[in-house]
Amino acid sequence: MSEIRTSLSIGQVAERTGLSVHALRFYEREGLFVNDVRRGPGGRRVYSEDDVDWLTVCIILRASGMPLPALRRYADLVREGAGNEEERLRLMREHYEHVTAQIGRLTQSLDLIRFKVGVYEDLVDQGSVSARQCHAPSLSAGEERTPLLRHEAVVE
Amino acid sequence: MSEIRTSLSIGQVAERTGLSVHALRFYEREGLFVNDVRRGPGGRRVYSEDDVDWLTVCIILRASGMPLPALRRYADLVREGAGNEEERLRLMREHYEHVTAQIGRLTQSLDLIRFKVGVYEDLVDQGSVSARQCHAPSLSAGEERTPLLRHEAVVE
DNA sequence: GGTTGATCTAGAGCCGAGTCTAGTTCCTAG
DNA sequence: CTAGGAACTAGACTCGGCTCTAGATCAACC
Repeated sequence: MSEIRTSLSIGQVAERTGLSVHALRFYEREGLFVNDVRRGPGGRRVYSEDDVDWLTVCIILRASGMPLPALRRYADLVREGAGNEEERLRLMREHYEHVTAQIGRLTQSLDLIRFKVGVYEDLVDQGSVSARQCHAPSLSAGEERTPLLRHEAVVE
Repeated sequence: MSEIRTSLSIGQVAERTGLSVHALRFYEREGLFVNDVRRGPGGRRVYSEDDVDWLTVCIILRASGMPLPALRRYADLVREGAGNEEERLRLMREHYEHVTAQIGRLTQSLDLIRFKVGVYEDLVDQGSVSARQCHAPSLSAGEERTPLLRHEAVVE
């Protein structure tokens, strides 16, 4: 029934997850683990595959901007066991909203960025042609900046 | 030819942009303005609409994760005037890549988050039915956590 | 002339999320 | 027995990006 579970050192877990050993200890201090990290002889941390699985979830939640306190809250709920699924659901939904909102903001920003890339592509293309005809570009220094700034603010 | 340009106090700019007056002074110290902020009588900052336009761009770039040093670099290039469009283009393209990568990561994370929301929705639905039949849910405490963790790691 | 309230400067403080250090202990190999 | 490398703890440090404070100045109104 109880399989031989692979047990991993902190170094191995670090390698596998991409977290630093420092970060792993830090996460532990912060109470982000669902199961207390076991200790081997000499007081060394022994991690299970489950720990790595959980860390994988943590990493994804962190990567999507969940702050440590929320992550700790979530770990607390899971540690507590069945019966608090409503709250876990709330927490996850809230995070879901955050992430979609963030994607929305980034996507909006991308409009401006794309626009700017376009502007500079055009300018560079023009420049590479007119540069071999005349050292001064076709627009004066005064003209150069203002129209750019004028358009810059127009995001939509 | 030269229109009467509206000039704004730091407070007005703060209100308009959503940045704090502190942040505005901080941005100035950091060299993020393209045009030196003018000073009125008594040494008070006087902003133009152009400044606000530029700040709007800054805010969008910041919101999309551009770090202050990059933003400063960009401001430097624009301040320098025409002739460095290739570098501006590089900078913007680089940022474009960062933002799309970030959107990608977030979208991926969303898979897990959506999955979890689904799991907890199901559990809550089940629970609200069986809860009025039996205080203990249909799965034992031991069973409860492990399958969740097992699935948790499966992102794809 | 006195009181608000906005602004000024220089610099200190804060928060989140780790990272790094010092000094020690432990395991393994030669 | 010794050297090397990995791990241990507690706590200091870093970094980015502001935010806040103190103490002074200034403009406007009663």
